[in-house]
Amino acid sequence: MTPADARFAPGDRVGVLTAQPLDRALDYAAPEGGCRTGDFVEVPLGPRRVLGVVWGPGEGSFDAAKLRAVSGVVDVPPMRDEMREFLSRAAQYTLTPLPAMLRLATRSPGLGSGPATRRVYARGTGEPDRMTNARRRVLGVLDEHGGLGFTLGELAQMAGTGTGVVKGLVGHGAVVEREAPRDGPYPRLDPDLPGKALAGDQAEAAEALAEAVSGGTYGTTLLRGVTGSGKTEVYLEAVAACLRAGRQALVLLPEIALTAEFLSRVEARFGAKPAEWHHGVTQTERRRAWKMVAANGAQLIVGARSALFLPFADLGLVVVDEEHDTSYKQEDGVLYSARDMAVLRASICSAQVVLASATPSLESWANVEAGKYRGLTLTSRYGTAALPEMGAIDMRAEDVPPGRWVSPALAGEVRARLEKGEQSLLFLNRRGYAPVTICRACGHMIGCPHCDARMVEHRFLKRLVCHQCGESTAVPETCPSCEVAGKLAAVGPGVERMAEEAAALFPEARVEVLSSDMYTSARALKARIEEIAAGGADIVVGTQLVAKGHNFPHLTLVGVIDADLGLQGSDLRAAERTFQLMRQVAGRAGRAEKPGAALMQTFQPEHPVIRAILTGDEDAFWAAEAAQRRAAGVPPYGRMAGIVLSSPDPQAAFDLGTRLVRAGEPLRRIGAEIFGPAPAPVARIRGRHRVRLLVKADKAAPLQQAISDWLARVDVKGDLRLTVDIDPQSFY
DNA sequence: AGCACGCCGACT
DNA sequence: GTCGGCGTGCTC
Repeated sequence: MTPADARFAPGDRVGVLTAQPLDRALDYAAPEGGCRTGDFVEVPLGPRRVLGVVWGPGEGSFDAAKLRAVSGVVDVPPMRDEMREFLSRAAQYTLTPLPAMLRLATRSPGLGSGPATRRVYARGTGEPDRMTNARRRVLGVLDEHGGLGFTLGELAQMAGTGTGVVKGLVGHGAVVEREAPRDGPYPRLDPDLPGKALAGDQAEAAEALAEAVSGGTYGTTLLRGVTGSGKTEVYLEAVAACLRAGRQALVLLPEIALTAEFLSRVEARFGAKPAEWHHGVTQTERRRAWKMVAANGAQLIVGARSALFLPFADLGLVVVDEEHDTSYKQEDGVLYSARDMAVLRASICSAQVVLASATPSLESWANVEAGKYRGLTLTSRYGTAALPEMGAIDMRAEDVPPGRWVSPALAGEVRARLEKGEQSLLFLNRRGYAPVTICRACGHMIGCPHCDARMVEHRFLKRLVCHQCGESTAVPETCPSCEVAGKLAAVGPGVERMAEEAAALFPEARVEVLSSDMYTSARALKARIEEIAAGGADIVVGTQLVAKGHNFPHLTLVGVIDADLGLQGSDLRAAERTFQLMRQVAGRAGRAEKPGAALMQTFQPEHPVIRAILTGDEDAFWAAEAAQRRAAGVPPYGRMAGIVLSSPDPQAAFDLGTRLVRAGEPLRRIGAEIFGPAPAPVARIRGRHRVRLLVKADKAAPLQQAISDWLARVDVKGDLRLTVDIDPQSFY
């Protein structure tokens, strides 16, 4: 890294990194007044002006006569050394060009531009000549919480009146106009308010985390605890310790729908709401969050994975909640795992990481075993609530008519809950009505025209939808292949069809479907979940959406329609995923005073994964899974990378794969193996054919270096596209 | 990403 | 002859 604070005099050659899709920094002449490393600057690039960051001294080879000057330094706090180091190392790790990485750190709306102040209205000393109801409400709002003032719109809305009333009061001096900084600090959080009483292992874990955070050094802790064990309360104590130390904390959640509940818990614990950062937040609020994080005006951020790239002034703690969640690894312009990046970020700025989960990933479990992470386990559930009783329903012994999926055994249990006025959940991880539409005349299955995927019928939307690319068509009357009418049939179950079956089985029950595509906004979904949790349905039919941490206090039965679903295919992580998902879903039952039960319908009750879920012997499951992976030399005991080649022309993609294999010498030199080329897991998306290579190497091998040497030998041009995925999550 | 440069088909 | 298709390559 370039030394901190390097100053450049006007005209000096500096290297400026932009977020443009180049692969390196470009040289510029320092502007009038000079600049220093880390400054946000505007630079001319071709005909445009773009945002960049002074990365260090210029590299030097570019003709000095052609050098252009930095247009100006942007008025925001300079990027800190630790952020530059984080971006560099993250780029190296994920084999991403640095400019693409920088883009993640400059995603604030209107960075540097726009007015720095706004007009606010606060209580003045004067009194209006005549008091009206509307005026009284305006002054009431200001007297109650108007110390800093509100914008005109805010104030009028809060008082339930028009803006004219406010303007009128300004005329009388009862309200005054002021210019206030546009982006004010967030309300202070008070770590010393009394928290929820913690008992036994909760108190011990909270103590251990608080102590680690107060130490001010790097460390990672895996916090394991079943649903309802008080994980959130425990890590909020780590947040409290961080706030007491005067440092900032970041809590990552895998799902925006979970933030609302979390915000209220923070408010209950610390007396105010934290700052939010995710794509559901307005531009204005995001700009404020970005600036306040940099200016230390935000103590706690709750957000999505992209919050890792916020310009924290002094980050002391990162919590990754539901750390096993696969949505933490996703394409976001850059392919990175938020869990791994959180650990990297924290190690650079001497912060603590807490990975929280009821069902940790095998990676994290193995890191605890290897002594790299500390492990803390919460064993007891809050209050009297016990873990649900787990059971399997052997579908080979059940008499289920064709086109039906609820076994008599499960139906009996649901009926018993209905009679007691308790809720049941039927869990099926399949959106829509039916996964396959087949023609009974010719056997044709309706597929997506652009992807290698079946069109899924959504009766609710009255359409066939491709879950890969979103393509949708009206449900046809006649078969697109043989043109025979009225022979198309829905095959297999989706949640909508399950709801239909439940309604037929229990005509007196209120049946509700919870699936992401039934709601247009996270807010609407959240509202519906709350109604249901309050008792607004007798039977809930849901996809994995319901597995993610929502509270259903009246729920006492979870019926898993197809526990075998995730075990099909030969994905390395199939067993791990099924185990996690089943455990998470089972955790929905019996959270309040009533004991719960979880029943899984399966055709293979003797399968090791199903048995491990039933017995609840997690450590035995992880140990067995670990032994298998170690023997195979796969993650987390070996390293892997996926290379996906795509093109509209399948042959071109395949040929590039062959060329790459032939040029694989740099990989073989480090003892790595190359598998493929083979059709990628989804062989065609949006009209592009995809071919994949898999690279497998020893844990200690310098994989990234070898891959970049390797890829440098082959040129990829035209319609071909190549993406690298370090530590891929799924591979067949 | 933009934008310019450059080499092959149907127009005045 | 020229307008314009978008493949290729550059931006300090």
